[in-house]
Amino acid sequence: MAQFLNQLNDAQRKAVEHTSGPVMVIAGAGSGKTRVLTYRIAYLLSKGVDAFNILSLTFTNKAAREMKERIGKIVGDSESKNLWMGTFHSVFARILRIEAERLGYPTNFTIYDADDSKKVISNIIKEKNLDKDIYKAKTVSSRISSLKNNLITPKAYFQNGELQAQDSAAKLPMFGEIYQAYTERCFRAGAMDFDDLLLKTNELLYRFPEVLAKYQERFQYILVDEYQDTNHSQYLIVKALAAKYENICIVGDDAQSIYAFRGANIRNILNFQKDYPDTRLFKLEQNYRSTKTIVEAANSIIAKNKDQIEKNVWTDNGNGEKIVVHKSVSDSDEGNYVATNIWQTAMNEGASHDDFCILYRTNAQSRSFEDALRKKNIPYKIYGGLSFYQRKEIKDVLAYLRLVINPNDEEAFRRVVNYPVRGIGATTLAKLTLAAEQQKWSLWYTCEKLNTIPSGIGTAAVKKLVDFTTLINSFAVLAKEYDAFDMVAHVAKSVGLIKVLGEDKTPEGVTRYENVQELLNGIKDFSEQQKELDGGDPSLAGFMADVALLTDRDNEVDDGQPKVSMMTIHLAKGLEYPFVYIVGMEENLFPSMLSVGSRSELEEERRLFYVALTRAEKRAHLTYAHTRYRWGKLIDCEPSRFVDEIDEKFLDIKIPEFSPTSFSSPALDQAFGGAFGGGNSSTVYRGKNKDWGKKSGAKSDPPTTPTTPTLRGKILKPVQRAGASYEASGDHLSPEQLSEGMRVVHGRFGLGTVKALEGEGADAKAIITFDNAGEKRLLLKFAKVKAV
DNA sequence: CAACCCAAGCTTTTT
DNA sequence: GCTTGGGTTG
Repeated sequence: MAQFLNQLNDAQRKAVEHTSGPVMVIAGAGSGKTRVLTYRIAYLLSKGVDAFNILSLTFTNKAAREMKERIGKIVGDSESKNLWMGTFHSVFARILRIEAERLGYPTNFTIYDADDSKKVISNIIKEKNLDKDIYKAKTVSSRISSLKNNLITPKAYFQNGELQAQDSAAKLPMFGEIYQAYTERCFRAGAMDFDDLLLKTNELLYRFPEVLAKYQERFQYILVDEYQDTNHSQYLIVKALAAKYENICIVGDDAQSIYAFRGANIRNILNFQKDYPDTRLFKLEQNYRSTKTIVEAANSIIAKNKDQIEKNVWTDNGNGEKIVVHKSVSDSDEGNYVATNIWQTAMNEGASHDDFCILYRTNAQSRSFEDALRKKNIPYKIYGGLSFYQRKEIKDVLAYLRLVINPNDEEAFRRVVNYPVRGIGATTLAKLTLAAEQQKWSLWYTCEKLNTIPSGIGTAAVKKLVDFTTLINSFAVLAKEYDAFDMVAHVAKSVGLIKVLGEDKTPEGVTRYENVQELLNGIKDFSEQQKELDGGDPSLAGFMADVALLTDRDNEVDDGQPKVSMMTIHLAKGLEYPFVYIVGMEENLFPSMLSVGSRSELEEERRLFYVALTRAEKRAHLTYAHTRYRWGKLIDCEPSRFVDEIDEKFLDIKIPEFSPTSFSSPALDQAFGGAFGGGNSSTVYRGKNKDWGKKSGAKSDPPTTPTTPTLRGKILKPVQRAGASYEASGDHLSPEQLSEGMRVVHGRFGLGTVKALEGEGADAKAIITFDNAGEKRLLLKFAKVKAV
């Protein structure tokens, strides 16, 4: 342990070693925050704290997994695997499944994603005969979300005249009724939405003191990462759990709080010391990531914000290069500039494509960069956008599985009851919904009891419904024996999904088919991985337990080819790249049009810019375009105020080949003024731009070829699994063929060295230290290990 | 009840 | 510019 502590600077080391009582670590960008968290946990373990007593909450599952691996490398896998580590949502979903019955929920409760929630709300609005243009599902759903995040149940809502007055004033007097109906419907369906996972955890902890006591005792040491992005509901959970031992360590950076829009409360971190007067505060101020130029430029940006914890981020690194500011005539020109610059940098400086990242404010901006990079044959990877799990074809397959696990799941029922078509149409469904509503039953239970109540559904339709429930029931029986993969393969085939999807030969249809294959591959991986690992759960229930909380980032597969990364700034939190391009630096885009109206929202945008800039290690580019396609229309743009806010001494403003003089921006006018004669109102563009002529010439943009949808679909497809096939098995080594010290390769974990062998026959296991995945104990009956 | 066509709305970020 | 969902027609 001592050798690890020596790797830390003074502040880091103190933050690691001060293990008891409340601790707040304010960690500037690039200051080694993850290292502190990792070592702190390793240090706790080395001091004899039981891993089972440590709860560590992270912002993403991926962060949790990586941290666990690092800790495993220090203290050994067998210890680190007992840590409770994950996002708020995943950790408390686990606990809620254990305690579900107390709250009247089934252990296998479904987790509704945002899409499911909105559909339930839409249905309610329809059933209540409300005008869907006034009661917009999106508005209602975000209102419900914000109430839930503040622990305001429908009951509390109806006791609060002020809230009701707000909704009446917003012309939504029936909001409360919708909220109440939504809550009841979810409960009857045995479903929780994302916000429920936190709300119900609070309910559990506050209503059942013995449960609270149990988890207070279990989680004697609590660590929360990215504390600046916690919401009120999360704050209360942490507060309750930490109340007994107060061994709570929160890590965060108020300057990087970027999730207020979804309920995160920056006050949580600003007020931490008031909540815990004994707090020891440690500031990590030395930046190890970026050049002086970048660090100081970033400081100059964030200094414009009023509300913050005082700190001084500095670095020992060299000055580095100035931040390049580049103006383009159009969005496609911006794409070409960035692609060309990447190509040149890779060529001239020997940089890998992995070293580049393009950051934008909105996902919609990715297109011009995709096109430009593709033209230059530069491999790239887009993060975010429509997630794999949100795709219709994937949700359809998952809906069957959800129904098998929890037949009361209303949204799953609606999705697949007539897909593939089995003659259960809108009329039948409307009657069924009405009957269910009258009885206060779930749709499923209503189906099962149809002969006992008047429903108005004809005998032919009743039979079809009964056939459907029989089918699902037959799956449920099999699910008790079969693993997740066998189940999904059986279900997808026997309901005819594979057939229906295979029949669609359009490019989109083929992509859908491939996506479903991809899902099957993923589930196969899951089943095998769980079988290989000691104490794994390869069942369908095991898979479904956390599939709703998975994001694309969680099962990224690296095919080894270096790629340029493209993502929104929000997604880039915690990442770093030598070369960063922050694009679309324009008013109404960044800062967003919807944020310029209030000081607090504008400050959040500024923090977002701070986050973006501090991702860069060596060199940062800021680019903006003079015109851009938005909502299918060509619009004029102005440079972002954020560019002006950076002290000019940090900037290298490139004079472009052509300068639209209608631009106005003090710093830029100054820079360009001399070269182009200042306030000339001419709109003539100079230089020899081929693209410009094309663009302005109406719609002669290079036409998208018919192959584009397929290509795009493939590239967007987040789960990349080169050459994987769920039928392929390959020769794997038998236990006799393995020996200690042997170099082997595993399909998932990659290269590794056999550390030890144990057990015989069907129980034979190998302990293998993988180069990248750490140490794993694999059951050789299932594990596919090949010799190198 | 299904297939097809057209219109609206979207583009601020997501566990 | 694209997707989704609703409405209309067969």
